[in-house]
Amino acid sequence: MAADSAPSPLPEGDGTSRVTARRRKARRRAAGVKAVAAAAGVSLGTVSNVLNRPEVVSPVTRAKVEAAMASLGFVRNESARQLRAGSSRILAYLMLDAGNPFFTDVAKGVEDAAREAGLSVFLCNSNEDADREADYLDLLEQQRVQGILITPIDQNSSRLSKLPARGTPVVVVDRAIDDGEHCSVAVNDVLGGELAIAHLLELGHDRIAYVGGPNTIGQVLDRRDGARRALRKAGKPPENLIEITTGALTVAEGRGAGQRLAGLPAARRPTAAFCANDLLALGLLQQCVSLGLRVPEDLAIVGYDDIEFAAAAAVPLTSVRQPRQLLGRTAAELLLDESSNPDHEHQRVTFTPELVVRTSTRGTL
Amino acid sequence: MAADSAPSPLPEGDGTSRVTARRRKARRRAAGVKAVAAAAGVSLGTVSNVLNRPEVVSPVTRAKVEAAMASLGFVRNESARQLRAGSSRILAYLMLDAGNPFFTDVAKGVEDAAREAGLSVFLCNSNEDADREADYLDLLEQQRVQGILITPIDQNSSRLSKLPARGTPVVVVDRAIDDGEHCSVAVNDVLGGELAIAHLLELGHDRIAYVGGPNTIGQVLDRRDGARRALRKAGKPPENLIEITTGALTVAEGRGAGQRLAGLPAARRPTAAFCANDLLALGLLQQCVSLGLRVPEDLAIVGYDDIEFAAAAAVPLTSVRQPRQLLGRTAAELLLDESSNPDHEHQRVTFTPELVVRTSTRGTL
DNA sequence: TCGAGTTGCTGAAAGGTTTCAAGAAGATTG
DNA sequence: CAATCTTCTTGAAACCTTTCAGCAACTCGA
Repeated sequence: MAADSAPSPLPEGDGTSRVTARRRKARRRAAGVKAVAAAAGVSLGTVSNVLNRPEVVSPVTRAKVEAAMASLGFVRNESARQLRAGSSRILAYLMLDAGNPFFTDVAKGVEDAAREAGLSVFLCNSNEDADREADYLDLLEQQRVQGILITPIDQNSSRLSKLPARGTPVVVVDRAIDDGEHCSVAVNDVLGGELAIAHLLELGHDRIAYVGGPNTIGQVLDRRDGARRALRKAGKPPENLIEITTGALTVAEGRGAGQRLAGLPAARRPTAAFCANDLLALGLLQQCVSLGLRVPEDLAIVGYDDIEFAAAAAVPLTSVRQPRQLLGRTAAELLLDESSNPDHEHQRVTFTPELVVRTSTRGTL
Repeated sequence: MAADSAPSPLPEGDGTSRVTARRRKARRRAAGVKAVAAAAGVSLGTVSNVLNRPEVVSPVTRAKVEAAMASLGFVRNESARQLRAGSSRILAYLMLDAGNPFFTDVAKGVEDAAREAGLSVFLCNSNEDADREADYLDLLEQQRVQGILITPIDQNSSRLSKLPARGTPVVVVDRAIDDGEHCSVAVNDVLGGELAIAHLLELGHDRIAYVGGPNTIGQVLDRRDGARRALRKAGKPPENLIEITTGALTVAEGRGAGQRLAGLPAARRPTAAFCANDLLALGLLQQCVSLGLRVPEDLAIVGYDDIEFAAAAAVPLTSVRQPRQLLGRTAAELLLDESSNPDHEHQRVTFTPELVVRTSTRGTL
């Protein structure tokens, strides 16, 4: 297996090369509407009309202006447009972790809906880091984007609730929230956790672990609560749930959890693990398999999200499926409504998750 | 297994719910520097100084201004700032496919480098769609971002070469380009293809398939060329390579290719497949396994990128590894240099890929 | 006490676009 | 032919910030 050391960018023995070309930049000041107007022999207002209301300009004038634009390489200055017109054509989705396919699928739904409405989407990645989240929120507010979609790290952040009052609509994605300030679109995570554990209980498991963290993330807590509730319903004390808290919802953390689990003596080791998301589950699975545990015989695993890779895993993963794209699309539609409909009322939409059973719990019957 | 039908957002029998709250928005016009100046009893210039050069303002005045800002909920208008100051604090990375972990890893490198320089990154997703790519390029140019990092669909697009001349620096990521207009950061894809095929030849394979497409994507072509070159070096005619062209570099297309491959009579079926990326490889793998082919006994598979999921696959995937984060970081650094260093010279940086051998070709020896 | 240097603040101008009331030219009607 | 409509075009004002030359007040040394 290859070494993990990073290739160097310098022209070294490993074949990496760096080729330099000499060529100076010649950045001249861009031509504006004024220059276009002069070149086309019309007024500023007419150029603006060509840009914004072409139908009111006579075809011949329009052609002259368009020719002038092309020959000068005119590029509209969006800052100036936005400053004057007061409106932005941009939506932002601030993701919790761009490396998690769950969120990129949500983003796809957002983009589809935005595109249909003629808007563009900027994606931002907080990477589960509260500072970065805060920085991006400030930036987006300063940019006066049309609205912000966010899967927050901490949905109680005061920053979040201040935004709508100051004029930037915010829709919370993948979290239910009920402060009257935002719309939210979520999946019932408590129910999801319940489904997962009920399934494991039905298969006869008794020593069950819950792998997830950090506990600042709402999804992690809700899914755990669902797990506990399932135990309670089955007449078992919820304290029976063996909790393994991770530092993030990543494959690497999942591998770490696998290390810990596999290290336990077989008699105390759980016979099943429910992970707060598929990344953790995949990492856990990979580590356990490589340490010689059989899945599901020695350890059954349930993931969460049902990302595309779950089905392609070493042992196809049982997982709790969420309507990812629909989540994003619905959120974007709510945001659009909020920013265009004066009678908008905040909504809290909750979808229902669904258990997808595969080999990692059922075996290959 | 669960049905694929999308849950409905309406309050129906499936438990999905939609809760409405009545509450009207009260969007007042935001307070500007002028209002802050009036409230603090100072001039506009002083407020601006507090914002941009706090050290030149006396502590007592600064405190007054900051208090006024806080009480009025002042949010700087970035459009106006940028219009006047002429500079943006934003970098954009226009990705080929945000759903591909390879690109989100590259994005991580970009963000790290940008953050160190005090800039923010907006991610855009062309999703292998030329129209979307064009739209985003227009938008970003109009926004006057500091610079654009892009993994293009077609690196010969005239749009791409026009941007730098008009003042927006562009760095091409994951493609080598030599038109004197951009920096580029790439990995030697021809070599990568060669490594993959050389490995398969060494294992004794003779009927080898190349799975990739569409052929407008440079990476797809280079890797294929590398594959052919390896065959030539081994004294075999490059036409021996069985080409399966896909419509995109996705898991779904990989499954489609698997369907086609598995349908062939065993005597004509390739004994090994080299896929243009790991998503294709994972899809291919999943489909072949579910159709009863054994990997690597019936079909050996080599992927490309070595994304995190490759190692966790049904059969751990042999893959060609690229320095993903370093790619992004280097690109961002080149972009920063271009936009700040008047003596900048365009560079073409090429990294060297590395074969990572796992079970999907080697078996479990 | 005077002059020079420092420190802190001011106010007008500028940046590129959109908007809008109003004007010009041409077409239509009675 | 005059009056009324239409259709296009105009030019100034406004959007909010940053910049910068200049001014006022103070400090310090001789």
